[in-house]
Amino acid sequence: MRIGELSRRTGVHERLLRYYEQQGLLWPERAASGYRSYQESDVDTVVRIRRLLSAGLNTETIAQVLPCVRVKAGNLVPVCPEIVDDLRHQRERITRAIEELQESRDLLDAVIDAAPRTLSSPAARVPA
Amino acid sequence: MRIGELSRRTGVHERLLRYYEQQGLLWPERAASGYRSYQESDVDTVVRIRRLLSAGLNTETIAQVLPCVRVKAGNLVPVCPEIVDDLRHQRERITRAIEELQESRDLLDAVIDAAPRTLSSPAARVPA
DNA sequence: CTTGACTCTGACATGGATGTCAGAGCTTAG
DNA sequence: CTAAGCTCTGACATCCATGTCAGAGTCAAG
Repeated sequence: MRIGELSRRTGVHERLLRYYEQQGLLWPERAASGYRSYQESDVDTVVRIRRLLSAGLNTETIAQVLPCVRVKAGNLVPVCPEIVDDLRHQRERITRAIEELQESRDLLDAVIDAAPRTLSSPAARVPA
Repeated sequence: MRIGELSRRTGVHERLLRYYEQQGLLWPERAASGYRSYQESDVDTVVRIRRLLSAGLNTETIAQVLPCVRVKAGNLVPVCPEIVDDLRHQRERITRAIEELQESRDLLDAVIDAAPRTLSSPAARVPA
């Protein structure tokens, strides 16, 4: 597929798809015309890129990580063991942030529960 | 305490402490001189801010989340019912942030697991 | 009081991700 | 073939978190 379709299907601006390519995150084929030609699997890849970016990883890190992710989707493993420690570190960062947010949410729940229940929507709040 | 000490104790550049204040993340008292005067609890707050930032949240999101955390430091909460709906929205925001981070973490896990286990610290990663 | 350390505000700079536009070259329906 | 719509590259602009500096005021030890 061409860049327009990939953009539409992922909701990611074409500009960014080109940028990700420039950063080594995507390597679409090129038609004779010069047009980029993406695989079906790139839709997924782009979603992953966005997810990692929003978790605070930068494109350089993602570039190191992505081949591994790819591989998993496929099955063979050229792997990048030298960055695994780094990834574990990143994972911890994320975990700590999650815990932080969960604590905040619990606190918030306490406050909400302490309020007179008679008001507002009786909105079903599942006990987390 | 004044800004220098807070900076030293948190390892966060003074410039950033002022920036966080400007973004509504901190609201230190002011001495007659104009000097900022921070609470002991701000040390903790700053650590939290840094944690959330490094997980990819922006200052605006953190500003929405942080007041809930404050509540804990204070401990009592005079909740006026008209803000309860607001709190529920905050809760939803937090939940969404948590979910996104969890997805990102899952993705990292997939990558980490795909690497040969023989290397790096055998670090006990609990299955979430 | 003086001096050195600290703080204030405001401005300018940077790096990374992202937005936007211009001018030129493809593609494809009609 | 032609027009409308895509796509290409490259440049410039913006936002956000950060760094850095300058000039002026404050504090505290001697």
